[in-house]
Formats: sequence, C-alpha cells, structure tokens
Amino acid sequence: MPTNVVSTSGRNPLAQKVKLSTIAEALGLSTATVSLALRDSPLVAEATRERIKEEARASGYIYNRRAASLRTSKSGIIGVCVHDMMNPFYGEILTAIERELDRQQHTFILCNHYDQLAKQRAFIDTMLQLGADGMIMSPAIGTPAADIRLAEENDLPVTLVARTVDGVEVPGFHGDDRRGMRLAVEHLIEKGHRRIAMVGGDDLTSTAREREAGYLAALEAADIEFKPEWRLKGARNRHGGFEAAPRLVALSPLPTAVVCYSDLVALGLMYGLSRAGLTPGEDIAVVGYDDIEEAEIATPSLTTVANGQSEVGRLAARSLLARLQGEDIPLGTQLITPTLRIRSSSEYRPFTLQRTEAASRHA
Amino acid sequence: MPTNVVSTSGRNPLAQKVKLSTIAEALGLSTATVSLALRDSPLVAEATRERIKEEARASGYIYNRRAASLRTSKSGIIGVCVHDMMNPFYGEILTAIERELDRQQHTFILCNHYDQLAKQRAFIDTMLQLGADGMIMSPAIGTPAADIRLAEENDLPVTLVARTVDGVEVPGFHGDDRRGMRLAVEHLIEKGHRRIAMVGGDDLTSTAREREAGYLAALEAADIEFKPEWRLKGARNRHGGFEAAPRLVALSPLPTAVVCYSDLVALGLMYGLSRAGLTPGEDIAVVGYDDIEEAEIATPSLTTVANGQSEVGRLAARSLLARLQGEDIPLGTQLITPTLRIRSSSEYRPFTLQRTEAASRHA
DNA sequence: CTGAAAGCGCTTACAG
DNA sequence: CTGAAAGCGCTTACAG
Repeated sequence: MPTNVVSTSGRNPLAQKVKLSTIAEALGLSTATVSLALRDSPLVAEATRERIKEEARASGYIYNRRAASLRTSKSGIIGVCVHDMMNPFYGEILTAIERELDRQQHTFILCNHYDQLAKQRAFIDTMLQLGADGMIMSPAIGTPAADIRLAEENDLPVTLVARTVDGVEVPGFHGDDRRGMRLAVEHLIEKGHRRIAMVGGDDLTSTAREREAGYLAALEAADIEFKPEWRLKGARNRHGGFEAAPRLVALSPLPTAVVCYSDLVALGLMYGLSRAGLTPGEDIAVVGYDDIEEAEIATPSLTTVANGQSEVGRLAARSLLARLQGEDIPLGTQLITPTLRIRSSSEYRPFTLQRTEAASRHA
Repeated sequence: MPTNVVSTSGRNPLAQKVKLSTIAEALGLSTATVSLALRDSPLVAEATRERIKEEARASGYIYNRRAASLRTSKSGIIGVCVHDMMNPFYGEILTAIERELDRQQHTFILCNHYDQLAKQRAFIDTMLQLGADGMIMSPAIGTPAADIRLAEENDLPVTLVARTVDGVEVPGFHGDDRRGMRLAVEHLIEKGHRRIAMVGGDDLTSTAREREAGYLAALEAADIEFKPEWRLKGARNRHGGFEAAPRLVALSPLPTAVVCYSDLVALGLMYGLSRAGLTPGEDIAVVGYDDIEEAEIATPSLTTVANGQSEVGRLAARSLLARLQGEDIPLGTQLITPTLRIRSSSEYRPFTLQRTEAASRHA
C-alpha cells in the first residue's frame, strides 16, 4: 500500500477530458454505440442507452460540437446580422427570430454591422468558417450582391429582413414602407393638415427611400405642393429627431404636422420640440413609424404605423428553417402590410396659434 | 479533342470544396506548408507564401475553423450573455466589449438570458460545446455558483459584469451602486427635499439591493425617517417606471422627489407623471441611474448617476483577454466609481403647490 | 443490437 | 525551407 499519495482535488485542471471513447472504455462499449445512444438512436437497446447516459452525466461529459460538426458539416448555428440590435426596431425583429429558432435547438450568433461593409463581410466570413447553417440579415447600406452570393454559393443560405439588396434572389421580408408612410400622411391630411414635414432618414437605405416616396405620393394625391424645406433629412435614431427640432421650428410658416422616419426619430423630435416650447399633440402633430413598444407609453402617446417587426422576424426564421429542411420556398421579397395606430401625438389644437393658422391655411 | 462537353457553370453546387490539400496539390506542396503560409509563418519562404495566398484567393478557399479548432482547442470565440441586450444599459456595456474584442480578432457570441436560468445554462453548455475561449456574463437572478464553476472547471474562464454571484471567485466589474445611489439622494436632500421616494427594482438582484441600501443610507445619514410607502418596487424598465406613476401620485403627502432604479425607469416614470398632470423637473424632482445616452436629450434632461458602462465593458474584456494570454489577473469584484450628472429633471419649483409644500415640510 | 474502421480538415511536432 | 504522418473527437456506412 503506497504512502505519500498526493491527493488530487476534484477540481483538477490536468484531468483528462472526458470524450466518447472515455465513456465507451468505462462501459466496455464502442464509441459508435455511445455516440448513437447519446443522440437517442433507437438502434441502441434501451438499457444500454440508459447506462451510457448515466455514465455521461456522472463523468461530466461535454459534447464536442466542433468535432461533430466537422464530421457532419452541420453546425446548428444561425448567424443574424443587423445594423444595430440596440435599436428597438431591430430588437423586436431579433426577439421574434430568437423565439422561433429556440424551439429548434439552433444557436443564434448575433452581430451588429453598423452599416459598415467591412464588418458585415467579416461576419459573413466568420459564419462561413464556422460552417453556419444559415444566415438572416438586414444588409448594410451598399451591400454588393456579390457578398450575398458568396454566402449562398458556399452553402450558407441567406434570408433578408427589413432591407433589400439589388440583384440577389433570396427570400426577404419587410414592411410595405411606401404604403405605410402613405397611411400616416393621409391620416394627417384627413385631419386638415396641409403643411406636413418629414423628418429623419436619407436616401441611402431602401427603407428610407420607400418611406419618402410614400410621403410624396400622399401629398401629391391630395394636391398638396411639396416644399423642399419640409424634408428634414437626418440620422435614423433618437438623436436625429432631437437635432431636427430646431431646424423644424425655424421654418416659416411652421408646418402643422410632421411624419417621422421612425418612432425613435419621432420620440427624439418630441423631446426637441418640448425644449423649443412646442407641445407635440397640441401645437404640432407628430407621427412616428414602426410602433415600437415605447410608442404606447410615450407622452403624448405616439401615433405611428405598425410595421410588423414580429411578423418579419417570425417569417424570416421560418422561411430559413424550411429551406434548411430542404423545402422549396419562394424567393424574392414578401411585404408585410402596415397598419396605422392612432394615438395622441397626432392631435392638433394650437389654442394660441389657431387663428393665424386658420388664416394662413387659406392664404 | 472531346466533343459534347457539358460546361459547368461557375456556380456549381456540386463543386468540390476547396481545402488546404486542394491548394497543396495545385501547387505541388504539402498541406503543412500551405497551412503555415496562410498563417504568415516566417518558416515559409516569402515567394512560396505569396504563391499560396494567391492560389487560396483565386480558388475561393474558405478556412475551416471547426477543423482548426478541433486540433488546437482554441476557437477564437468569446461568449457574452446578459439579461437583455436591447436594454441600453447593457447595450452600452456590449458596445464597449465589442470594441475591445474586435481588435483582437475574436468572435463574439451574444445571448439574452432574460433572467431565465435554463436559458443561461443552455448558453453555457453551448459555449462549452463550441469550445469557446472565454465568457463574459451578467448573471441571471439566482445563478448558482455551480453554473459558473462548471464553466471554469472546463476551461471556460468567466468574467462577470454588472452583477455578482455569491460563492464564486472570478473577476467581476460593476459600478459602486450603493455609493452612486447615495450621491443621488444626497443631491436631493441638499436641495431641501425631505420626502424622497425610490421607484423600480426589487430585492432579487444584487444591483437593486445595493441601490436600495444606498438610498436608505442617505436618508438615515440625513436623519430622515424612511416611510415604507416611499419604496415603489417594480420592473427594471421603462414600463416599470410608467406603471409606478399613478401609485406615486396617489401618495399623500406626495413625495417632492424620486430616485429611480435606472434611467429607463425614470424615463418611463416621467412619461407617466406627465400623463398624471405633473411636470417632472417642476412639480416633482426625478433622478435616474446609469446615464444612458438618452438621458441628455430627454426633456426634461435627466439628472442621473453615470455608472461607467463603457468602463465596465472595457475592463471586463481586457481582463478576460489578459487571462486568456496567461497573465495573472485579480479575482474578485472591481467597483467603478459613479459620478452624479446634474441636469434639469431634478429641479423643483412647484408654483402652484409651493406654499402648501413649504408648510407641510415644517409640519 | 453492437463494433471496427475510415474520414471530416486542419495543425503540430519531427525529420530532413 | 518543405514534407510525411499522426491526431483532435466526433459520425457514418458497413459488417456481423
């Protein structure tokens, strides 16, 4: 009986890693049997399967997905890349995707590209190198068709959300931006507004171009002559709206209503208008776009266009999963129909200005 | 010369995948040389290296990280798991982590656990199975020490942010919540407030407990007797603040000031107060916590406590990377010193109520 | 129902 | 400066 034995603690960093063969040896079985058993194959006798699983548990076995994936060339990984996941608009899409993917045991790798093509390309490369099974992305501004094709040609199916890329034929889902913005502007026109500005966005994204087109179309349909100074371009976030406020207030005559590129822009604009001494929903009507969660509790509550983020996320995830299972799925973009949500911010009752306003409307 | 040749298009899904050996054969070299060359090893002659890289580019070679990782047991993956990345507080931490990790060529896998232990455990398992190099997490409520130890014992070093887990000795970084909340409350007391409520949070997270402790400590130091009805617990988000507003307004006498669990809670509360007809920063002083970006443009601009999210993220990422490189790093939690940011929401000039307020203060 | 053997695509000593 | 060979830990035909 040996003396001077150094007792190794349970936490031994030098301990051999447990692998299939460790379990197989311990039980006098082959790795093939162990592998099958752990994946619940009916080829393995129930009793054997249980012994194997018990041994795996007891020994602290950790399945090595890299090894499995190398062999099977399936990784269980889905890459998801958007402009900025901290933006609630994308956040709501991601939440829906996550919910859908979760039940299928897929691992979900997220990335922001911040509209930097290099970042997006690095992400695509990473997905390729990790052997991701598929990818959902809201493409960065200026994404070349070649980047999407690179993925597709290397067995990495792509589904687009929120934006499109010219020249690629892959499934895509987003709201009907032109139609949605038209709904918003028509709502204001019905309420009697004739001087309607549009704040936020630029002409770089397909989304912004579509929304602007809807805005212009609604004006035209109502025979309202568009004034270039009404189009206040700017960042597509809260800050962009905030910064637009002083520029808007400087306009003369002051528009009586504003549609915004997004809810975030509208919320920022309302902060800015308040600072300028104007009360949104009283002195000036404000409409957002997206119907993010905050729209309802904002004060005044935000009139906006529900853009179907959850549906976009859900459909995109399902479409990708279906494609991975070999189903035939429609290529091309599917538009989600937007809905107007009327709340308080689009009200207008400028007690102090009313008279002048009325006069100038007929000027 | 053969006739009837079927031309294969460039886009051939059946094309053999290009691997190291494909390049090696094409160039009459060994895979060892190709492997070294692609990783810029000085062991390979410059000219050979260039030929190899050119061939890799031309053939559309995609590096197989699973294979490499299986061999080297390094994956280049860092897992990051927080309660909810759409929350700007975590968003700002994540942004800082990302910035730090990016320059080191690490792939960043993100996950929300939504304070669900099962989700968090699934994430840890996934990281283990993918052979992640390390992990940064803001642990879910009730995280057992065993979950962290499981990771650590299987070669997955963990760094904590924002929250702590009792019974584990790993590096952690977060703001000094008790001190920060004390700063906030002392600011209000200095301005003459004696009835100060605290809105949002519960006693489930270490963060909330610390902040509440700071609140109570500041009251006690000023000889103000705490009234239980001043502590309005609730969700740690915008909605939680919004919902607290009616409960707050129902208090009699009405507190003249409120500190909130977070900026999000404060912003929601301000929305709610406005609906109740109270103007934050005039009829009632409001203070937030975190100093998220929106605090500055909110109207009224939000007085708050800068909680060092960026520093937390940066330090956590650096600490983890240092540890991965074998450096000795301090275990245990490092507190970031918070700073008060005085803006408009903590002002108080209740013109209509002034007289009664003054009276009741001396009651 | 179980096992022996090959192979996924890399990297790493080791040899020359 | 370059190559032959082993091996990372799985899964998958195939055989029995």
